[in-house]
Amino acid sequence: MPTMSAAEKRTQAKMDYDAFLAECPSRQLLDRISDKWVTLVLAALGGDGPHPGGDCTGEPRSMRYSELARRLAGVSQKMLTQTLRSLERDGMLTRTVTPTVPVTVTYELTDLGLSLHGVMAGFKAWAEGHMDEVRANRGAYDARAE
Amino acid sequence: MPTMSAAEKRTQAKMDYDAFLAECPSRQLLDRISDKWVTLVLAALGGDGPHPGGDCTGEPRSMRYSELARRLAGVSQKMLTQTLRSLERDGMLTRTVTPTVPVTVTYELTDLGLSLHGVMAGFKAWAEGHMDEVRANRGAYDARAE
DNA sequence: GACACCTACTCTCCAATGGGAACTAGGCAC
DNA sequence: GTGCCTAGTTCCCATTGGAGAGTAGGTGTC
Repeated sequence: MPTMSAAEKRTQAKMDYDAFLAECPSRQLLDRISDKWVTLVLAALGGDGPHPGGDCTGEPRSMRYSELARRLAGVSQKMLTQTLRSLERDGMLTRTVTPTVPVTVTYELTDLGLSLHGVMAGFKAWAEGHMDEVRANRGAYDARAE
Repeated sequence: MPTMSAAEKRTQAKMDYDAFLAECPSRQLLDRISDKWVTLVLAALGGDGPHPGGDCTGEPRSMRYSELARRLAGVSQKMLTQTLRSLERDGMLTRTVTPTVPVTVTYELTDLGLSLHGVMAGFKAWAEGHMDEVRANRGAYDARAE
């Protein structure tokens, strides 16, 4: 069969991949954390400041929709809502509506969300420890390519 | 000034955010790992199998372009090349061209890439330990909303 | 020499994703 | 009535990513 070449092998591989994506836990987690806003919401509710030494306590706490929008500066309302809904669905956070005068909605990490946030602290630490090195590598690479 | 309302406050916030994005190490790392293919390339070269108990040794090793394409089944050639280039630029991996008959290109993690891969092991472990819980939460949420 | 095939890309087109801004609901204030 | 508040939702458009074909440089076959 002369036509089962690279292209077809790739198509076959993709089908295997899709089937396996549906059941592999690390791939499912990947889909969750490979989203910039998910990570930032987790960080905000987990008490991480915008940067080390920022104006944060380091304590996880509940936040209102508008407070999150301010903290995750640059997020669109659409993506913030979408992200919060998906995290609520996964049981990472709780959404509480309080019928005050303008209605108030607060979000808070659950134990599950908190435990994921704990894992993310490792990344944060790595970033702070190695970002200078990465920046130097980028500079060197760009100078070489010029 | 009656016009400095929510919309303008958001615009202002976005500018602050952009300025701060440019220098904050954890946000720069976020941009790097918040990419599905980056994570998968790191995992593949780091020796993680497609899933726990898979056909992998667990030892980091170098791989050829075509081998990576097979392992990260479902990746497009465009994204694989793009991802490898960006990781090379950041000094996470090395690209080696060997002028064999059809030319051979191998990729291998550097110490830096290896250390990031080590941090990612924490995520993998978390995923494996909590994915059932997440799946149960999703089921419950969907049943409620129905 | 003409044609096929190899790897590791590169290019072109198209569908899906994410962002911006305007609009909505429900209620109080003036 | 008009305006403003929060927490969204809707619509439109620019950017991103995927599919698939094309390329470079070389070997093998007839």
